[in-house]
Amino acid sequence: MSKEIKKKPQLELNPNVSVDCVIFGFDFDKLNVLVINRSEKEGIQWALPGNLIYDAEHLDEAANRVLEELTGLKKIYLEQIGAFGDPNRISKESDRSWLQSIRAQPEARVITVAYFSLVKMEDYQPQPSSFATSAEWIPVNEIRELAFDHFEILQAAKARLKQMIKIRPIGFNLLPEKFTLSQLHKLYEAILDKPLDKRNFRRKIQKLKIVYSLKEKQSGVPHKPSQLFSFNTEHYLELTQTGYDNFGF
Amino acid sequence: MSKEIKKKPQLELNPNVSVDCVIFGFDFDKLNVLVINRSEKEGIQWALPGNLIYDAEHLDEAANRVLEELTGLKKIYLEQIGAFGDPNRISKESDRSWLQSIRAQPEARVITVAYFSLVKMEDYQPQPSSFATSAEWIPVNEIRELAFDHFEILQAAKARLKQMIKIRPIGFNLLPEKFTLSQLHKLYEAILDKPLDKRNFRRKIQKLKIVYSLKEKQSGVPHKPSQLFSFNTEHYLELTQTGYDNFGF
DNA sequence: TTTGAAAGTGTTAAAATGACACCAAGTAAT
DNA sequence: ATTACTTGGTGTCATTTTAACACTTTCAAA
Repeated sequence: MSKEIKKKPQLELNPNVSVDCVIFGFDFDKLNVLVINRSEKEGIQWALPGNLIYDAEHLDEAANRVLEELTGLKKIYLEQIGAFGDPNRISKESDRSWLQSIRAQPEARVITVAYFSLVKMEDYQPQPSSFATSAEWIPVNEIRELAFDHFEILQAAKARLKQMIKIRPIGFNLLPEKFTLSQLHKLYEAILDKPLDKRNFRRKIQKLKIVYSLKEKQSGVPHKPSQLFSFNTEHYLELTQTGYDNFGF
Repeated sequence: MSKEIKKKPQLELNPNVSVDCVIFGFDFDKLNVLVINRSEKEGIQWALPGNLIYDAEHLDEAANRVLEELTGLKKIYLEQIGAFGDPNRISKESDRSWLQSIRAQPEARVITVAYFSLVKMEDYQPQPSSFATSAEWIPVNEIRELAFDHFEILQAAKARLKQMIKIRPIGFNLLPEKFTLSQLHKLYEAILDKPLDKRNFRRKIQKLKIVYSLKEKQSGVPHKPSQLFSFNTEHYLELTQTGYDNFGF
């Protein structure tokens, strides 16, 4: 806040292009999305965190910036979903006034480039940010409506994540360093939105060798403590380098 | 050409957003891409067909429009790849002057939304278009360089097509109404960029029931004439409705 | 000590995959 | 008419992958 402007040569906002982020988190039970609250008088209206980009900014940088501004998280898994640009997307009156409040020209045609990212929920406990009244984790499946075309973007993000996890083991970005196979199992079920047989799942994961078992076990649970595992980065890199592209879920 | 301007209320070009199309065609041997020629004095510089969008236009509409302006083809298979927007993408001097010639502000930061589309080459024989000196089909694998960031876009398009064809039988958009299994086979090999066993390929295709055999055969070929097939649209729709998402190539 | 709750483990039948080689049917050349 | 050439078309088998399925273990709490 107290910093000088002009870290970068051109700090011109581009009024036509924004980025929006679909930030997924996993609470060991279901997928959640980070949304910001515009707190209209008439009810609550949620939106995806996003903002206009600077003229001199790469799109990916802009997405990282927005994410960091909101959550303080850097260098996390972030992937482009695509561009969305219905010229009539700013349909509701509330959308218009909201845009005005964050210095965008409400009349301008804005296309938005959507990203999705996967974060460890433990790494971010929402706090009100600079321009959003509040940010909150909401279970994906409870969301029925969002501002602008954000609901459409969310659907696309879910579909993309589902597709992606069949191809690359990106789910680990949603889990802590140490996790149990049951947690991983639930995560896959949540993303793929279908039950997976426990034994078949475990067999498949083990055969892929993308996790390795730690010497440590869970403790303090009122049932048999489970083995802890970590993600095997090296083997993952091998796989992706050989063009491996199917995890068969 | 002789039509009145103003079919749509606002015909303002948006100087910040363009669409570029990667148009694939198949010559029964390899994949080709439609490129336009900027015919600089110093050598030839190819680019992907693209243009700025209108303010009042959906992105998908813009892509369709650009495609139709260039090829006259309507309602063909078209899918978004994503947004590309290195602020420094207009690096070469030749790029700058080219942009000037098509009424874009060369200094403006442009992000471009890339699409790929699949067309039957027989349906389009390139002719010089309004602003391009010429358009040409070029084998994908012979392309080493393109204007702006178009080469990067092409790579992304190839990767996306490869990924997509494993999930949906979109290859049929590249073939004529009637085709042989060998042609389909070659098409899959070209897209996946690896050899596929003939018998295994045929078995898989037949089991999917996405083609049906016509009563007709090839004629005029200096070898055993092959059975002709057509794409089974109905069965394809069934598959996609049931969420089927793996063709297992 | 009992109860509850999640962890962990193996087999089998069915389906999918990958590797592999020969004959058939046409045209063109002699 | 025969031959050569070219591409079309076909089946089997061994291996791997998948999907379905149930019971015992281990801990904390009552």
